[in-house]
Amino acid sequence: MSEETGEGLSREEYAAIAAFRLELRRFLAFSEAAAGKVGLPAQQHQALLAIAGHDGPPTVGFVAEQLLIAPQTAAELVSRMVEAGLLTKAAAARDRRRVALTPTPKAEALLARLTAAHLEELRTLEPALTKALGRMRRRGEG
Amino acid sequence: MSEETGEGLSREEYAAIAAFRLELRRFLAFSEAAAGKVGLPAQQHQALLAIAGHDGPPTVGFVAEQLLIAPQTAAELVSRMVEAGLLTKAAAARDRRRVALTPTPKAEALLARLTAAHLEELRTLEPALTKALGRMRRRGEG
DNA sequence: TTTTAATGTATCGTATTACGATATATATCG
DNA sequence: CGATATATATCGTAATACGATACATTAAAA
Repeated sequence: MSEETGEGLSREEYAAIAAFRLELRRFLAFSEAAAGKVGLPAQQHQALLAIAGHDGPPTVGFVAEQLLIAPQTAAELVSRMVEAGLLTKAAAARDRRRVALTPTPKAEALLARLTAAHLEELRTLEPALTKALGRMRRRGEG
Repeated sequence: MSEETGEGLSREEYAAIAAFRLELRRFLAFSEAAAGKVGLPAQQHQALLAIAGHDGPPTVGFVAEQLLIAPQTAAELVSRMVEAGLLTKAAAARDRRRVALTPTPKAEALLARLTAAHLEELRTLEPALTKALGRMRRRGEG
């Protein structure tokens, strides 16, 4: 019975949040492992997913926005992906500072496989995630 | 059945999954920024949360399990946290290989503040997360 | 008990990668 | 046109996760 410094959060509350974060980690760990199995670092998988979900070839800056990383970091990521034969770059006609990104057939095949696996795994994990989320929902003034 | 031909997924499906992952990233980015504001790396925040949610002082191995990291990594993380004045270590009486971890008052105060901020942010993000999750579940059941 | 194997934690070297600072090309504004 | 903003790229650095390994302790085998 530790009397806290006025904040008053119970062990159960921490446990509920910790459980939610663990579920998130499990999903992310699954995703990283699945990507690794087909030879992709997690960030490259996420970049492919963002690009494939975009309408038309997006830019390096778009990847940075979607992945919440700095522009230089996105440039480096894209560079690695081109080297790995996953993307092709083309200077955009309208604004030649921009670089339009297109996935290679190899990348599209990998992404399709990965996505199928993810949808299946999400069907498994979704109940636990939703449950953990809901458990936290009504916490407020302890 | 899992019959796949590598091209059966639509742009909209990728976009739905990408949107879900972006929501996850937003939450994780918020969490990392919030921790950073009180001087904590994200992993140290997660470790504190897991420890505070546990019934009684847990071990280094427990931290590894909850954070899905290797035992050496947890040992290093805990070592940094002790150095930062966030945890104290004590050899467990029953099994002296084990190290029992106890948060310092300073750590408890930081965690209470962080948790309050997280609960509030989660109340904001939870609808988008749930919505994105549900959208994918429908797509997963083709 | 003595020997051997398993477990929990710790240390070291290495690899990955994100970022700040900076550079370059292109675009836009006054 | 010149000044400035934007998009991408490069380089050096820092953080940290892991494999390999070591050590202490406990458990199992003999």
